[in-house]
Amino acid sequence: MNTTTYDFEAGLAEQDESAPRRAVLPMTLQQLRIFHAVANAETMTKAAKQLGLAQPSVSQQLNRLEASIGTRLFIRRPNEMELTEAGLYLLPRVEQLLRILNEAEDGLQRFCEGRPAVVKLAGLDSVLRNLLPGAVGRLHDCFPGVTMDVQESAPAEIVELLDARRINFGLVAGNSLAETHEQFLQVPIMEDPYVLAVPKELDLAGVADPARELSPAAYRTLNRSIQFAFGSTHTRRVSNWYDRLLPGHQPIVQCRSYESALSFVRAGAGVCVAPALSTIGSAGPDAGVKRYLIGVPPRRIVALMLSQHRTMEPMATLIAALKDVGRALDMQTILPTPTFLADDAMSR
DNA sequence: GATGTACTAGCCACCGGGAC
DNA sequence: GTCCCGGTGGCTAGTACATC
Repeated sequence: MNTTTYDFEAGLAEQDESAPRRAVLPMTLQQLRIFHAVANAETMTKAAKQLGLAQPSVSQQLNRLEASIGTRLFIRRPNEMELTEAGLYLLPRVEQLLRILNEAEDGLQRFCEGRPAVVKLAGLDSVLRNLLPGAVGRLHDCFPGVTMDVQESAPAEIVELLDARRINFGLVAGNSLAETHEQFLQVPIMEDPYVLAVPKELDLAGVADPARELSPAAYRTLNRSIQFAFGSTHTRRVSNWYDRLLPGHQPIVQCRSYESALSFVRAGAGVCVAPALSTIGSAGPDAGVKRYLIGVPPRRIVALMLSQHRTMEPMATLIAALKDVGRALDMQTILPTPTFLADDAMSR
């Protein structure tokens, strides 16, 4: 059995030096996809993860591509793959090629009657949990043959999946995305208001001066904050809110998920600021907490996608259905802003 | 149509180098 | 020392093609 390793120098040597330089091996579409992924991911390991391949396969294919071209496309450095001049020349042309190919693949789907299409999407857990179930029924009414491939992912991972064309769109918080992701279209789905989640025993209705009107125990609970360690603009925004509105507060827990933060609130350990969608459990609004509307600007939920998918079915129907579900979502259990926070909410 | 051969894609195990 | 990275060797599975 032969092996598949390719000797780059030997590959170059196969070329007749006296003849005009030409490729000795065919350049394949898969190799160009791998080149594109490595150029964007900056390491072979990240690119391999995005492509769903093993890193050695990526290494081999890249070597073959370079051998077929007759020059290096990357300068290999520890934890960094830097494009050479040839790589810089090739990258925009490969991007154009892959864009045309993706458009052709998408366009051809309409001719595949009788064959079930698959809508692939990734999104934040709270968004998928609350919006998707209601939208899927409508999608299936319009397109009975369509199935869905859904995965829960963090925003950075969703962008990587979109970059690698492994999902059709992602459901994320638009205001958490970096400006570098502007190559994707953001279709607004809904606005998710921030709420102050407090233990159900803590009644803030009509409270104008918590220090005077709440019992000492309730006041202590209000001033114990459960915060998030996302390191994002959200973290800073919420931290500023605590400092401004509850200057005597003390952070007692740093959490990595809204679910764990709410479990602390439910147990009476303190309060937390979170998007309303994240406070709705699988069985509906959490019975163990009260939710008060606050003045933090809402989380903007968007469908992140390639522009050519915007009007393409069945994505267009699914996005319209998601918007309808977002509009109809029951936010009635969110209580009005407490009096002592009202001035801040109005000034936003 | 069945079989054998050559080739390709991709995996696992492992190695060496660099960063922390 | 540990972890992460890119690279290599050996292997399996799948496919294309030629031959019988």
